[in-house]
Amino acid sequence: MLSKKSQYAFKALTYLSEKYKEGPVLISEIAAKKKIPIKFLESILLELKKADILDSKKGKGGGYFLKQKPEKVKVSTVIRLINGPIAMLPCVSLYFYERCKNCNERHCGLHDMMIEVRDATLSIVENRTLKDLIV
Amino acid sequence: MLSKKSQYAFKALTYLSEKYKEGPVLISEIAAKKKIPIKFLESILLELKKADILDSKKGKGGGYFLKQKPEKVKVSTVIRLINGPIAMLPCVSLYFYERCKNCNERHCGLHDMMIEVRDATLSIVENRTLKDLIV
DNA sequence: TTATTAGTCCATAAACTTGGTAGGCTATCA
DNA sequence: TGATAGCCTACCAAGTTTATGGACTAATAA
Repeated sequence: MLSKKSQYAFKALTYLSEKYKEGPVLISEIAAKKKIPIKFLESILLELKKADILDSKKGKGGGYFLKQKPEKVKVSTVIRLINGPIAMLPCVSLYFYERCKNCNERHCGLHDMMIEVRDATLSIVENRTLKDLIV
Repeated sequence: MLSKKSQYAFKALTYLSEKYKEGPVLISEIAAKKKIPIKFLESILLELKKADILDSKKGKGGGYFLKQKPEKVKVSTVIRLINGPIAMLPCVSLYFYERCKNCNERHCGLHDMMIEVRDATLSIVENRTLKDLIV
């Protein structure tokens, strides 16, 4: 399951995608429109900024905005950043790989199945962007 | 990600699947062979028993064993029982559904995408059983 | 019937994660 | 220079995860 934080991130990013090229948007505006606790949202947006997905401007007329076009930001990138691994097991994760303890990957039915699940999921989230989240 | 508990459950179930029809297997044997903390394993097996996946026998010659044939136990059943929802969002979960707050499901790109992910995952885990985990 | 075996149940707890709050600091702009 | 708005650090309450310990109960064999 995606954490609430991830859901907030997607709501905020969707909102900012809709307002792409309308200039900076206030944290408080996003928080109010999307019903997200403002201080929590603040830390999420900062994290997205540090990951080069968002950029911000301080002072009057400031706020947050997408650093790239919505169609350039993959859903998988956001999930990995805010939520963590997409795979169901560390031993089949591409970006968060960890070796199985006491379990031979070459002879593990669970391992093989989870690779299938991972690839099925990736085939979707790697090919969708923030633009696809706007309806 | 699957919890450690889920991974332990699958390891134990795979072991019991391999020993299906060999009679009851000791908790301590499973714990030793699969390197699972014995008391933690104990509670997992009990949970699987209460869900009618396993059965047990007390006293000498006792232990745990599969209540049904390995090919009758779906992977999805075990995940839902030990790990929880398979879907990435409550609003697209079949067994753990919860309505989205402040978000219209009929006009939500994330919702639509997560249904795709859910179905892609289900197409695998609903069609695999414990038998498929044996290699 | 009694000793042994092995699962059951209950209580506790450390470690970690999640979701969130408070408040001062710093950059920007008019 | 003063108001605005993001940045940063610290903190925390609650819940979940991953266990551990010990008493209890059922089954079996001698």
